[in-house]
Amino acid sequence: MSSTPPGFELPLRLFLAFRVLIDELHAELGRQGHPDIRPMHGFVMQAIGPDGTTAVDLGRTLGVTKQAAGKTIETLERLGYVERTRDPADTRRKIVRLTPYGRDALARSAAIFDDLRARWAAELGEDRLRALEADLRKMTPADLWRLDIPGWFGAT
Amino acid sequence: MSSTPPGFELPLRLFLAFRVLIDELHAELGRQGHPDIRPMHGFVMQAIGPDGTTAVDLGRTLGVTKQAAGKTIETLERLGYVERTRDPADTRRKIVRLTPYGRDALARSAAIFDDLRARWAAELGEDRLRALEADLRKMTPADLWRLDIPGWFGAT
DNA sequence: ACACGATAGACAACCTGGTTCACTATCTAG
DNA sequence: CTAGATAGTGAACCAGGTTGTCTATCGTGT
Repeated sequence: MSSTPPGFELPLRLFLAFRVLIDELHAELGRQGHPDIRPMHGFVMQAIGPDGTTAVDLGRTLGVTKQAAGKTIETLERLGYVERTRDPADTRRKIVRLTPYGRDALARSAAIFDDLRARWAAELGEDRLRALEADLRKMTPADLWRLDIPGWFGAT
Repeated sequence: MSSTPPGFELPLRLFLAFRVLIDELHAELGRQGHPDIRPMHGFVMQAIGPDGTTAVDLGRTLGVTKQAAGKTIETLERLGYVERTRDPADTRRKIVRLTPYGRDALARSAAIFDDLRARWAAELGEDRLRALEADLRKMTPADLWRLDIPGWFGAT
């Protein structure tokens, strides 16, 4: 009976939901000793991973140029989240690794995200939430990391 | 039996789903004579609405400063999507209105979004999609337009 | 009637995060 | 051992956001 919602509501709600989660994450991260971290940084650190990476590689992972990746790394380095060391096996390369502070931020982010998911589960019911996740998984690419988050909005 | 997914998957999937929809929208818009439109522009035009608005008001709606709104309007004006006219009743104000070209873009966007939603419904089932929309509605603020999309990623 | 506060718009300087182009240093294969 | 590919960096530029300042106009209270 009820008419179908206008198509434009869906993307908006998806974005709003994303935003709500990210905003709550960062509010909580701020309280837990990471006030300077920005939404992007968490994704970038997640993309760097436990073993480290290089600027070129990070750029490839995130879908941005190596220069953009380099700038972001610089910012993260200034904030103390990552450190760069020369690769002894190839002195052109600089390995970017998370510092303990960076790993702390990542661990806290994971915990907070789990907590937020639990709150959603409490609100919607675990089964509904699982259905939601399953549906989203069905409609999105498998590769979680090709977010192209940095700058995708200005994409040509 | 199956363990709960890690909390960080949810926001990522939400964002990815949003991105998928927006990317498909713009691919299709490009094919339909609007190659220069950017993701943000659609939201801004939607926010301008059929009756027009002013820079200050648009800024309020979108949650950005009037200067930022002004810049965006300028871009949209340059692209031919909006036009500005002095308000005869208050010569300080400039009314921003969609041009026929802008209205065309908006109408096409709405149609494409409806089509995309229909594709999701075909894939997931109308009832599952409705449940998804209902759940998202429950977890997001009522005000659809306070997206703060422009620049929220760089938010302090 | 008019002065004063509030409002609309515009301009400048600056920030972030992206882009392209150009360059150096180093590695690797023929 | 040279030629080409690759890693990192720097510079110039762009979009879109911010704050601060300025002018023009409106509207209200005395």
